[in-house]
Amino acid sequence: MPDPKDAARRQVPCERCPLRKLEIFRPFTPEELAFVTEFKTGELTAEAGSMLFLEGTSSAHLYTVLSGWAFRYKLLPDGRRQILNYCFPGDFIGLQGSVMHEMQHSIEALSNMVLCVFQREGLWRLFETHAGLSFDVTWLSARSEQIIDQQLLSVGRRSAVERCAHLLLFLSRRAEELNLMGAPDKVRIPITQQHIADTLGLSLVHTNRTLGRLIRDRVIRWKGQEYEILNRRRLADLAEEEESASVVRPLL
Amino acid sequence: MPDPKDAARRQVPCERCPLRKLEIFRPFTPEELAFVTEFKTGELTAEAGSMLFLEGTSSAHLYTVLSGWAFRYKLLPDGRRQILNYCFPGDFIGLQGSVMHEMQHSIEALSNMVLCVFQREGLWRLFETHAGLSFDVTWLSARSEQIIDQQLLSVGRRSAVERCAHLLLFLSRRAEELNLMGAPDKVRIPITQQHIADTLGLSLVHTNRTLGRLIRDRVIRWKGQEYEILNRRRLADLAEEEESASVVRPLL
DNA sequence: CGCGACCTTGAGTAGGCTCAATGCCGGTGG
DNA sequence: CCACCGGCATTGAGCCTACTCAAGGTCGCG
Repeated sequence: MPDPKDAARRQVPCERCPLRKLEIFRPFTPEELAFVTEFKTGELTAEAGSMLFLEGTSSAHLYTVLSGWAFRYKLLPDGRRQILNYCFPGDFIGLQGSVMHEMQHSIEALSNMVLCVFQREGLWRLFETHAGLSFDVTWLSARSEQIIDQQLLSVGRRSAVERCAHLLLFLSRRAEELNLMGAPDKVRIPITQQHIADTLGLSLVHTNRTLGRLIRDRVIRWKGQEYEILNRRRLADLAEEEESASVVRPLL
Repeated sequence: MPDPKDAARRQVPCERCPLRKLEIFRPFTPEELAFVTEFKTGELTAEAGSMLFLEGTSSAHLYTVLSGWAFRYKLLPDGRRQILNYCFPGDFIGLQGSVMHEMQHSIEALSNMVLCVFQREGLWRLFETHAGLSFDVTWLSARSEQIIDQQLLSVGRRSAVERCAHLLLFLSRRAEELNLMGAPDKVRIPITQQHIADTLGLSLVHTNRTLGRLIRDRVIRWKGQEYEILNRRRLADLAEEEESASVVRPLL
């Protein structure tokens, strides 16, 4: 007979996690799955706009995004904001806080979210007992660094159009991997042009004009918090980049 | 009687590694030290200007910098370059290549260097047998991500002067931790203004003018490949940042 | 002495910024 | 039902930061 307390604590059992069915995530052994299930201590629902982590604080938790979106950012003392990355379902967040003393960045929910909760101390047991999963954690960390490397290249060396094109492609690729596309090439992500501006190191006005040009040229369409890629080829040309293939990854 | 072959293969035994004496590195247990000694399979000397890693290739090796400097960068198809980070003694490099299929960035030596060589496969045994060291590897990866986060903030949201100030402080702080300062506040690193420009996402000319202003205002001095901080306080103000303390870290 | 690597400076331009106003739309309260 | 408001997108105007092109200058080295 299922304990209702337990049901409240763990609505989605790991073995039946809907994310795990996606091709993009590597299969886990039953043993690994059992450990992760044990490692997970509950779920957290967060409202759009709420803070998951705050720069300068330290958190007792680690999360895996089950559903919804968030973004990771840093602020300058005078309020200028730089968005570092976006968090999609399957992303493992908060590692920095568990490994260092304090978070050096904040994370804010873009939409309502559900997250799997892990205890910071549990991470140590993971390392002691599961070499494979430890390697996965390292893998995820390296992967996330790779993504910021790309961002830095973009912000440092690409023009405004190139940056926009690159970001739109990047987001659509990530959404695609997770089957989050509304229709083919239609990406629904609750971000505003202000988010794009703060991601690309541009002003809001200039971002708007740059996107405006892409819209007039029928490369993309933009409505509200959703955009659609009309001419992916052209967008890729503008981005000055070679498409990189999706990589199968672990899911904790 | 020492085997000369062995001596050639391993000039600096890990127990007597000069870096390990520095306060900045956490003490290792004799057991850990033994493993690392075993893990290390040789040394590599590299000439200034030579490539340690090349984007798009995969390497069988991992390195720890013993002496000298390098920088990690990415190129756009048309040749624009973005420097992502600098590698100092004690830095563990090449993890991305070992963990992913291919390197997504290149690394070039700034000076003559000596590096400890580890085998890529050895990393797996490290994870299987040494939870503490595995955690260290993850720690280093998270740390390195933190540093790029800062860079991205800088390049995306700071003005040219702020960026210069921030970078100069960052480099001097790192040099200081490692006792690499020539004299107090005198930093000797073999980088050109072109490197600084490519790090900060600025043009060479504008970098030169911005540094020129700092020099005229007697905030720094610049000669050849060496600069000196004359007014650290002012530089910190310009950088719009709170000084962050050095953190003790592992050394593999 | 000449060459290459790097730093410096001038002049003109442009990409991106700020300030400011307007438009649009959905939600809310009278 | 309508007026109002807040959040977001859009547009215009003028400015300035940072870029490009182009010449020199300096220094160390063969």
